[in-house]
Amino acid sequence: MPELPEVEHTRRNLVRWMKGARIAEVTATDARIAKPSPRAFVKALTGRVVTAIDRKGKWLRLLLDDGTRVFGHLGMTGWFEQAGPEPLRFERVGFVLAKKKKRVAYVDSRRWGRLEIARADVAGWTALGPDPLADGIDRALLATKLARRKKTSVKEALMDQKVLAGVGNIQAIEALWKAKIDPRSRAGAMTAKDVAAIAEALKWTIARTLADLAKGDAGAENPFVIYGRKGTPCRRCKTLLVRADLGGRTTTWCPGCQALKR
DNA sequence: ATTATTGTTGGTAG
DNA sequence: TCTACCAACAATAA
Repeated sequence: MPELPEVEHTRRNLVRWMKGARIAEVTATDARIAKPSPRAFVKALTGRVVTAIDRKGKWLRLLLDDGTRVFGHLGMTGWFEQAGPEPLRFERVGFVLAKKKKRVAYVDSRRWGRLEIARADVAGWTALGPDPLADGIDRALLATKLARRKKTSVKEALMDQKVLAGVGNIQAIEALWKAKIDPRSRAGAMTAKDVAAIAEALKWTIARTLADLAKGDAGAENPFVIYGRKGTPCRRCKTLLVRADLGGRTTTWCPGCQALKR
């Protein structure tokens, strides 16, 4: 369940569960997930100490005491959780840690995520644009990147990981509502004022989602203002929210108070 | 049975 | 090199 806030939440959990710990045992059998191969993955991690856990956008990076790096992406349905001795449903990778009672399990029903070992940063990591949480949002740079997009919508542009790392479907939807901009607006039509509003809105939705995750009431109802609320009244102007496909992704917005700019 | 799903990647074309 | 578009990947939940 991962966009930037969920991945950051995951990172904070992993810091508590794994940082400084020695990996006593690794289980991995799924070649789609453990790269370059489950066997190489197990061999590289067994006996190592996790020295740092970083995040950029939706990617995680674990540093080990021998210089090995483990890059993790949760795909659409991946997450980490603590587990007892029995494998969890859809568990794909498991870590037994020395001096720790609980294992750490990577669970992923759809298997779109992956965990990959490397000796240096991989392309998926280095190609990312700035991270809104860690790096802040440079408005001039964001304006330049949006201006380059002559045809695509502002929402699709925001979801481009080279523009800003970590913004996904939900965060883009929530931010554009907050910024009062119709998601179908052309990226190239954004004014400096629009860009400033988007930057503020992204900070707002990321902080808000992160705070919800920290409360830890998983399984609670939809915590978002706009996402998944088609047909309900806009919290701001009471117009009923609408939904449509944009670049193949479900998009919800308020036709009453989000201005369309062409 | 049908529909929808919080994401990336690789191909093609321009 | 960069943008734009599309299909593919896979398995669940409503």
